[in-house]
Amino acid sequence: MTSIVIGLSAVIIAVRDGEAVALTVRPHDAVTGEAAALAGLPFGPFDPDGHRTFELAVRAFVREQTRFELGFVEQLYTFGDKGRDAPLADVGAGGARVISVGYLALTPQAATTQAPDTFWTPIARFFPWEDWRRGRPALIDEVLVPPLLRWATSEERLARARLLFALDGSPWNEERVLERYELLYEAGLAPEAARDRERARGRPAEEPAAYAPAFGEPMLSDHRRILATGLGRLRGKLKYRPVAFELMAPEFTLSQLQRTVEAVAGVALHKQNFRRTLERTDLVEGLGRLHAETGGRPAELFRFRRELVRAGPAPGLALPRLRD
Amino acid sequence: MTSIVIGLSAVIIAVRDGEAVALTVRPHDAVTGEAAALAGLPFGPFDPDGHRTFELAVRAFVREQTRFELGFVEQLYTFGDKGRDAPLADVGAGGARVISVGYLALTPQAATTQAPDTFWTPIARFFPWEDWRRGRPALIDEVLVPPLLRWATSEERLARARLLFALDGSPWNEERVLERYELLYEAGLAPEAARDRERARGRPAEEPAAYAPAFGEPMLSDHRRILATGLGRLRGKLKYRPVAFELMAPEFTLSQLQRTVEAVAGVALHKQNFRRTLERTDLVEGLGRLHAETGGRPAELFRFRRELVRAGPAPGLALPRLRD
DNA sequence: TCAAAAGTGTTATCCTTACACCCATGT
DNA sequence: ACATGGGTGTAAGGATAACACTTTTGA
Repeated sequence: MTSIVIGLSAVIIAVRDGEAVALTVRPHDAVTGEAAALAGLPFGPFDPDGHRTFELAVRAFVREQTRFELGFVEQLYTFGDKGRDAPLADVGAGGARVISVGYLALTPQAATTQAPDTFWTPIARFFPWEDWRRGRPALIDEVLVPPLLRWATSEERLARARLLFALDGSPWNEERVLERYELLYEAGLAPEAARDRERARGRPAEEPAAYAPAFGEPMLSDHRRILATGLGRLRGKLKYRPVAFELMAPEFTLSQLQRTVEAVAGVALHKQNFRRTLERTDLVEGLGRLHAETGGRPAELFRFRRELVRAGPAPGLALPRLRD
Repeated sequence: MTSIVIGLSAVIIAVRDGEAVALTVRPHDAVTGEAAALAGLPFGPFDPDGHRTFELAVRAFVREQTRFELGFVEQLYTFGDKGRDAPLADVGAGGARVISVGYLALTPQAATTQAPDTFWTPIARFFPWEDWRRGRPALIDEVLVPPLLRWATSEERLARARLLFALDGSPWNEERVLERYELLYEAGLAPEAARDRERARGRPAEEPAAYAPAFGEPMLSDHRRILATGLGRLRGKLKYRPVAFELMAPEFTLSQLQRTVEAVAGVALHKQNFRRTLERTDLVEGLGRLHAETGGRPAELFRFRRELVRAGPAPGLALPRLRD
């Protein structure tokens, strides 16, 4: 009987220079010592003897691999599909069935004690169609849509594509990151799809070396899928829990907060309404001090009233969209 | 090295006679043939050779154990804490570390092809404090609060108890089912807590036989925790996805729908406002036919416009509360 | 005729949206 | 003085919450 190995993967998200970034690693082959062709997420096997809970195990291996301490951590999803468990499966687990338990972690950009071979990579590299801050990305219509329409031979496929990629005037829903990635995977447009098909036939496929950047940079194993799950979950959660503050330094201006939220959600927000709704929630508190730096008028510094989280179920931020 | 076994558990919820019920089983001991002292959820080991995905595995073992076909299914959470994996662990897995992947499934009461040893059990038996339809349950203040306050020796514990059990005028939040159960478990008031402590010391503890009904009927293994996760998730999801209709027959009256939602959410709703918000969403369509049966004036029959789900991200139902 | 359940109107209030405008600083 | 970013005011429209009331059936 095939044995089971549990792999823990962490989607660690921060915002740097107005871009959402994720911590990625390029693992070295245990035998040849060569760096992997593709990036992966920080990943570690779960040790049933050593680890009391998954969350502790995630914190431990992230600390080892990337040399910093996680703050906010939550479980994402457990992936068990046969045929999606790829190369890392082999490292130390000959022929075992690998189950990935994905975790989402957030960190303010301050925490930048990094280990070698770990990189903050802009998430837009993996999902270039997800950034609508400067309007609809041209690559959707220019590169993605033609092959998608060729693939969409049934009414049902066409409806899905229209809905997810906001074709024919249907609105963009920024939360459906995973569904969009899955659609591209099913349509064979994600480079990982071809690799997984080869492996399913028993051929030890190579990691895709060349790929069209518009379809996003592929990742090891099923990590791009886990990253998509994490980004989608975060975008949704922004709206009903005060998680955005986990990405901020202890003191920040409202514009910095807005820019952080915009980077994660991938949409531009309406400044005044963003601020007004913030006010009503009482989530932040002005410090009376100013922050000069950006050129214009200095902004007031604010802090997150973290005590609210303890005191009850704190709400999230409104995302009043600017334009379409 | 300890091997890993993945157990799949299903929280299968229906509404019957105005009560939310869950499908439970009383497994027989493989050796003695005796029925277990406590109820458990439908549970099956995941076979890494046979099953392509978790969801297919869940559907398969539920079909075998309970003889019916699931409709709506979604993954809940993966539990891996050491010390919470209890008796079923031993069945066919000597000393292995058991990881439970929990699934939520919904079914209209129609689907009642049952196998022997499976029972629809009112969820209120396991969580008697969760039903606020007829006002605040008396047992909260009479039975739960005194030992909770003795346990709440720190400011932080006291705040949690106040928040979760709506003490001192703080509002009841029906979604926090898991957190309430976890609080009772931590406070040692859930019978499972004592059992798990004994096992952690290496003593093969008996399942709790006698228990105070106000603390809820205990379940095998970590199943009550998984059930709490499922109920909480369902209560939340009701509000933003049209899942309530998965619990309804194809045709229903608005009062039946309201009573179903009330049974799951555990709160009484304001009739007129419930209907008005339903109207605005266009989730249901009147059939023009009437349904006589209940004594009073016959009600119009409605159907769920299932085509909306395909066409886009359909919303949930508003839960306009009646009284406090 | 009365109880029980279905169904209709109406208003005050709050929140969201979409405007337009003023303020403080560095160059 | 002007560009840049920070910050404020207000009015229209829609959604919610809280009222009270009418209608249709069975016993």
